[in-house]
Amino acid sequence: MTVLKIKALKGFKDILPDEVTLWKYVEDTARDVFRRFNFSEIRLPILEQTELFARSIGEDTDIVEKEMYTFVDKQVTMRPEATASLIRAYIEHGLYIQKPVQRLFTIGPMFRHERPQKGRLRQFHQMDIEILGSENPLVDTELIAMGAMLFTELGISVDLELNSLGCPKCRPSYRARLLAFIESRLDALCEDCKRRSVTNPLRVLDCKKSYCREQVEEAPSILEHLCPDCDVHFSHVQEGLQQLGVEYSLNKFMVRGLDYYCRTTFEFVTSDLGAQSAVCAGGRYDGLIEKLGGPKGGPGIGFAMGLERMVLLLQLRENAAFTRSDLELFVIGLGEKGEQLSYGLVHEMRGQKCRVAMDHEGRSLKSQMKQANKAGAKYVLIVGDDEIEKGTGVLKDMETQQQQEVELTCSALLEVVKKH
RNA sequence: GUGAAUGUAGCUCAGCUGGUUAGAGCAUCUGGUUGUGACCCAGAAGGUCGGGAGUUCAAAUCUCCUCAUUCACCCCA
Repeated sequence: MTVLKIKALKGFKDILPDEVTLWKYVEDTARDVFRRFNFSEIRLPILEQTELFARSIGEDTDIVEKEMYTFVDKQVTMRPEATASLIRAYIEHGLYIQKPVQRLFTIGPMFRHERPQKGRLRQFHQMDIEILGSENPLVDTELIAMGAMLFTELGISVDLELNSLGCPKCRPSYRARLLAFIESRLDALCEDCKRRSVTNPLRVLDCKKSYCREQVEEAPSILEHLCPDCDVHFSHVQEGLQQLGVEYSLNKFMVRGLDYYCRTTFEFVTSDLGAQSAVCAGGRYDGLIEKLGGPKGGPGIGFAMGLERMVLLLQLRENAAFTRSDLELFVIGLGEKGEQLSYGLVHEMRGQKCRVAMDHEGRSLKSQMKQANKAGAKYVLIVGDDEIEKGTGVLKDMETQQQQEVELTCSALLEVVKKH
């Protein structure tokens, strides 16, 4: 009888043990960097009220319109991003009262029902970093510089692009100006851009078609139409980056897919990931906190990094610097007695923080030596009838090939094995 | 939602214009005289050629349908 094979869902992937070492490397490095910048980790639920995302991300965005995993009958949704949940928790627990400026990060899976492709899955993972409660441009700079530092420490080379989106004071008039420009060139633009000119004119700036880009090259730049406050803020951000020695380039075409962004926006981009260029993207979202029921005018800034994309970039480099934690000892018990004695010994040593393995399939000595070698064991202990008789086992150093007799007790073995 | 490409062993792939029991490398397992890994050698195991119809004396190979995967568009981390 053939049993129907059950496969993982489209866009959902298993991360196999070999790859997990890479993921852990990224996560551990990130946690270390974040801690140095005095960020605290927060863990959030994956399921939230649908309303939360509708209000924060925006009803008219693609994400909310057609990409969310929603349990319609229960009015709950699997989070498509983390910022909304994080702010919800910040408000719900009054974190802004305990400490006016909160620095938080979270790591975990997000869900969007999109067509999968390179660097894009339906369940994907992000690290989300936010500073809530400060509108000081130094905070923007510090956050961006931290991102840059993380990439440097991971050995991933990316470019930083920077822009400002203005605020509710200056954006509307810029938007009108841009719209007028687009309408004057409408005939030269692609179908998508014609549609975008109605739904979201800023997106036209982002089009990848070369003939659209040519047209857009002459479009008015938001950077030249910022209100005085935004203008000053943005210059401070740039000065800060220069002071900290963070290289960046201005990209006046950079826009955001989520409604809540304003002022500073940035992306760390790469050309090594096919169509997916953004490895990390974020920006300021003053006003979002208030919109979700938090303190009036509560400012915030944050960014999200795509873990899959970072792992992909790391794999591209192919330097096998990520060795897994090897075994310290592999115990080979020969014969019934040998196996029995080994079994207890192994357990005892594990209790003493020793990484030990043994085979339970009764295989030949040679076969077990092979196993030990493959597992990367530093030492192998052989326990057969002769050894039990004498009370000492043969301990072999797999690297030097030297063998010595060691008393068959946990403490005697630990003394040699843990010497390194 | 749209378009294109690809589905042969656990993995990476051969298999030309249809023709006997479908191959290789890696990985796995067992051996290569007493109880010793990596290298080497020998052998074993592993596949309803994604699935279903059709054409044919004959289909992994040709046609159609279907499913899946991948890449790209859209959008985004």
